[in-house]
Amino acid sequence: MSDLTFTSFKKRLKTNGHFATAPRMKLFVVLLNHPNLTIKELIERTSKHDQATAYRNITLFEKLGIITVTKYGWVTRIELTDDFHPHHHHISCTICGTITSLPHSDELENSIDLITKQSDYISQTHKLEVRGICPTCQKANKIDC
Amino acid sequence: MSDLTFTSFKKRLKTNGHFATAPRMKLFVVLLNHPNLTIKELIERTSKHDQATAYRNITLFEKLGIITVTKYGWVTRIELTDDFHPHHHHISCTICGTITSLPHSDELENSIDLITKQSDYISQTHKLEVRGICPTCQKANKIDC
DNA sequence: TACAAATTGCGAAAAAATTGCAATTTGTAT
DNA sequence: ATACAAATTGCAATTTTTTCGCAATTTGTA
Repeated sequence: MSDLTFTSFKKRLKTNGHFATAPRMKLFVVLLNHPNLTIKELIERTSKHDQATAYRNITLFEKLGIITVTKYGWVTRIELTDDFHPHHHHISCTICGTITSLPHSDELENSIDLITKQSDYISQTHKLEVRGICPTCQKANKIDC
Repeated sequence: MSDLTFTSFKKRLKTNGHFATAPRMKLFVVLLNHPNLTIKELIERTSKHDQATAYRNITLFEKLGIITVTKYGWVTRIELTDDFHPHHHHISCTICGTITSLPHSDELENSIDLITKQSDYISQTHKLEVRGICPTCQKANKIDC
């Protein structure tokens, strides 16, 4: 939404030697409005008839730290990184695939920082994924075959 | 390795109405010896000439909570769950893809439990993924294009 | 040992991701 | 504003990954 967000996005492209093209802007706008889409949904919403460009730009965005590519179960999802969307974690349902945000916890974030510092990596991002059964599926008492 | 591990594995299959077949045993043994393989490597090591069975059993194992399927960047990986491999988290390199285990932290685990309880899901598993730059790539001073 | 149900193994098909290349767009320097 | 080189798009074609159908085989139970 904010103008600053776009400026920051364009800047990241340019400082890395890439152009701020129309397809890239569109991809970014869709992600801002839907920060967690399956890759299929994302491609449908951006370039229905040219997956090639979508895939190329998704790959590029990932390299530039604009998005992350994740698999929840068998489904691939694209999310904006913390630089473009407030940092948070998810819990997802192993039965129906629903994804819900978890509340922020300083304690959790501190623990993660601490453990990360003990490695010899330079940390860039992190993500906690909790898997479980959502309230709806609990009630439905579904059994997987 | 331990006999108990196999018993527990077979039990999980049987109690859910599935057979302990040769391809499934092989899949499990390979996973015990290599608890974190790309799906490609896993299929190569188990049923080079019949991906179909591999995929079917990978899907089944996931449903039964024997493995998890994850995407690190653009690469799909298969891991044993905590039930069959000591619980731990990973940090992976955004440049070369190397994966390293993080040390255990009670503090971290407690924070995760706490935040999870605040949701209305029944938690089954969780996984923390840290992404960063590994020592080798730091030295190589590699730049992504 | 025999039987019903589950699973495999194979080829074929569908879906997802990548590639080559001519046409177009972009950023920069006039 | 205009022109140019480099980057990117859009399309079709390919490759890679995943799923499906079905006859033959294997498994658990009685």
